[in-house]
Amino acid sequence: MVPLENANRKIDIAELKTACSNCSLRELCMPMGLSLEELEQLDELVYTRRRLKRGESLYRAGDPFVALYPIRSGFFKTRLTFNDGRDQVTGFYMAGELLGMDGISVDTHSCDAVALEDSEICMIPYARLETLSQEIKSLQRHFHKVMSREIVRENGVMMLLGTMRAEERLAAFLLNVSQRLQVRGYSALEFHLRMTREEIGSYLGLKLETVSRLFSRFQAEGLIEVDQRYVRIVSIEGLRAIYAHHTD
Amino acid sequence: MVPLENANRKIDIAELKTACSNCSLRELCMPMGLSLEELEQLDELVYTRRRLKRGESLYRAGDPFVALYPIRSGFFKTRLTFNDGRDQVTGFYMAGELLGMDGISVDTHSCDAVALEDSEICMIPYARLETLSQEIKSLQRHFHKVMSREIVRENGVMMLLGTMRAEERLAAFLLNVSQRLQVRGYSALEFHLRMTREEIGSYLGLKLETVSRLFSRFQAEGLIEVDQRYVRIVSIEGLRAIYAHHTD
DNA sequence: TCGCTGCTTTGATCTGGATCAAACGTGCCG
DNA sequence: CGGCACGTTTGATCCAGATCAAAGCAGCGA
Repeated sequence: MVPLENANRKIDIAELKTACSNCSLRELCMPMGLSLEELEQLDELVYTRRRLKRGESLYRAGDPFVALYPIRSGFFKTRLTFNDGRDQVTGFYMAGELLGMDGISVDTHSCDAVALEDSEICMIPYARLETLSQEIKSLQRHFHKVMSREIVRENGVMMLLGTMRAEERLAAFLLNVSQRLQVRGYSALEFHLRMTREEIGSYLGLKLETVSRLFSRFQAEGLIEVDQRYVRIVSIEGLRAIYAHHTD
Repeated sequence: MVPLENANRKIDIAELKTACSNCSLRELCMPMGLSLEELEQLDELVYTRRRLKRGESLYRAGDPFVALYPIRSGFFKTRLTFNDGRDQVTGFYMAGELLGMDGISVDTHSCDAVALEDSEICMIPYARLETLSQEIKSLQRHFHKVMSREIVRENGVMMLLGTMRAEERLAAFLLNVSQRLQVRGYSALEFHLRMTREEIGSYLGLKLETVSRLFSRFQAEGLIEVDQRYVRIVSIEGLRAIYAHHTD
């Protein structure tokens, strides 16, 4: 907004890189097929960046809702905590995915978002998103799709928690992580998990011991190789068979 | 749009009743504090109505997504079906609530919406909602809130399925139904359930026998009175205690 | 190097809810 | 009215996953 001086040129170039129009994750985050003009407008969307250390919270239940947070790099979990202290992991989120949509409904966040590794997020003030998506139709539609996708994802988790057996849940989880890493250009068959057995268990509605036993069993059955948080998928068809065939 | 002839006046009056601006559910469905002009615009939103008999599907998984459906009257469940035939009820919806948001993400519905009693829904073509919410900011915001609320609701169900005991689940369910009926002007303490034990069980991740046993037990403990689908809540504090105190 | 600390693995046992089974409404249709 | 189709209740038994318990292991700071 402030006119730039030549002396700042170097810094400007650095800042350009942090704009949506130049971001390598744009295709994950933002709608495709925008005009040049719209791309420029887009860069007004992201107000600022923020780095978080592992363990830090981006927001907590009860915090006022002001912004949405696309993940620039790193890994997060969202977590719902009950009065009595029991809690549940409600999602794992990686680069390009959007955090904070739970806050829109009552202008207050209803869960915590916690970094599981050092991470960086962009901050999109919600008011700005509202304004801009009134001007750029494809942005509005994209945002609706992102919210809807979250609804569909949660539907899938409900299915998982409500009707699937423990082994099916873990297979589904591994396949899901694998697929999302692949989309991001990482290996689909070999990766480091960012979360503990307990966090996986919480997400899947299982106890950490059960998760651990399942990892061991999958390894013994030749489906995967595990070493702590390192996982290599040996037989993705095997995992799919467990996941898909549910019955028997 | 077409200028009205006097001869049609009678019909117009009848139709007026079906417009949002005159609908008794508007406060549940639509944003508050609209201007007169905006209210008129709103009436362009609802394209048509549709009646469904008990058991009929409003849409099914795989159907192309074209519209959202606020429930005018009646009661619905949404249901996710797996390849192998296993299915899970993912939600129960009553008058004023919005069906169909799962379809936005990939322009195809991902679950079935089934009427559990004779019902009537409004049809909001999604394209029209998009256009109108670009003009009426409060409509846009309202729609975002409705989607966000759905995300938060599903978060709660994940918590329920992932960490709560059977009795806590049923207590949570009864309290939820009670509260939603109350908002709609019905008794909070006495109501007919529209769904079978099996459907309740599916939603709560329990078997129908377990649900039935819990109803019997709650009755024996003086928390409720049950007769088939009729329920009277005798001790709402008792239910809250079961729901809230989780521990011990 | 040692010794915490936090995470994971593995074994033994227990139990809440599932499963199997049978009887009991209730309501609709011929 | 009888009888069939659903849904519900209740009892008996079973088992997947929880719980309890105890080692094992990796990383880190002193």
